[in-house]
Amino acid sequence: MDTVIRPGLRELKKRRTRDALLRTALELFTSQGYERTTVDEIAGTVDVSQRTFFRYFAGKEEVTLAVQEMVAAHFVEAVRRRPPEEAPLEAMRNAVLESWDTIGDAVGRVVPVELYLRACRLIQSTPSLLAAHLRRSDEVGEEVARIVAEREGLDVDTDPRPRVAVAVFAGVMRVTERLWGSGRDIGADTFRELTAAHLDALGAALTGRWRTG
Amino acid sequence: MDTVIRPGLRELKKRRTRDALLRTALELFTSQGYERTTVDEIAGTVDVSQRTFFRYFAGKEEVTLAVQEMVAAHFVEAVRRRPPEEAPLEAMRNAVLESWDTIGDAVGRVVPVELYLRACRLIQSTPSLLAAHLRRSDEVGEEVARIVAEREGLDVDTDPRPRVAVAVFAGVMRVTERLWGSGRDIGADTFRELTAAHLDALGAALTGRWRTG
DNA sequence: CGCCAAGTGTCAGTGGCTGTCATTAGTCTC
DNA sequence: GAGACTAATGACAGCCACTGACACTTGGCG
Repeated sequence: MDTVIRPGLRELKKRRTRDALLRTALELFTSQGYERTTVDEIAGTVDVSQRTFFRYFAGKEEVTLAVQEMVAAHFVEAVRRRPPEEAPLEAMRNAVLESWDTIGDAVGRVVPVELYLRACRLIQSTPSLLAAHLRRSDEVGEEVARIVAEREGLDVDTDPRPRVAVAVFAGVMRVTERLWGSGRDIGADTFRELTAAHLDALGAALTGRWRTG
Repeated sequence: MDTVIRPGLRELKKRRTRDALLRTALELFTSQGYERTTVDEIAGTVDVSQRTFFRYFAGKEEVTLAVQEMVAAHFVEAVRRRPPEEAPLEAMRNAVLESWDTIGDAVGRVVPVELYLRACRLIQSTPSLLAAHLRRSDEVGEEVARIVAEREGLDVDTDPRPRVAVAVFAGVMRVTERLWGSGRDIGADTFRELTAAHLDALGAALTGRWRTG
């Protein structure tokens, strides 16, 4: 896709248009609401026809999740790079915490980080977006399961453990998301801390009974 | 909503229309494809205006997930009824297996069980439906988390363990769904067995390393 | 410069979904 | 059992997301 040795005026313009559409969309969505923003409005703001918008993004959902897509890819790469000595859950845990450290650099090149965080919250609170996000997370989970299976030298289609381990991890991450999305603090640091805390609580949550009495 | 001592011609007709729309929709969706079926077509088959369809169901997604809704409610009730001695994961496990035994009775009153199972597969293989389904599952998870928290006398908003436990359980169920959806066997019994097997694999999947070498 | 192809705008159309309003058809009362 | 009340429906108009087709502009390149 992106030829390295070829900036070219054409490619440059394309990237500019795409970035402008993406940023404008997130800005309008987060400020005046997802449903209350039409594609015409986004395209109009960027001085582009509606048709052009759809040539860059498949629809409103995709443009909203475009940045999440970068983050997900970032995370998957981090998992891939984890040393093979680490146990699966350990590797995923380290990968997610590590990728949160450099998330700003990757995201910031396209949209302001603050706008990204607002978009995250929008997704959590908009039913159709949340649905799309969960489906995408499910796909990412499948991808990670294959990576984990390969690390461990297992066949993902016969041994349930890789998928189960990933599903458990994903479940915990989802709980974190929900809590962060409904909480008051919007910072990325808060998310990091919540992630660690919830993953630590995994053991305690699975040991049978919790009642003290 | 449903007054017990009042069948009434009106209510009767309403139920009939609703059931007809539901069944026709599933039939058309599963036979000729979800996207390739228009609301006009469904309404036309039932000899009802498009507008009436939308008075019964919010849209194509909702009508497809309507039966799942019954199943979910069934499961939630089963969890609620589990004896308090059982540990959370144990209770959820028993509830899901138990509710699968009586699912036919509940579902069969509205649509043929075989049609329901085909609908399940349709959901797994249709992106937009899968997304909606995952979101709904997430909501059910939240509900179950509150039930579990109450059982254990905990505050779901301060103690992460109920939500984490439910998320883990939901993750395992999702893996089961995926496997069942892509497998050859469409039977409900197969699903039951897969569920039990995956839940049993939970412990093994979480114990660090799996490699033999 | 001039050709080719990529990128864009315009237009027409489909389909999901909603608001409105007049009409039909159970239901309830006397 | 006739008439009043109200819930359910149909018909219509309209919005918006999204797509296909075609003509036009513009960057890339010999």
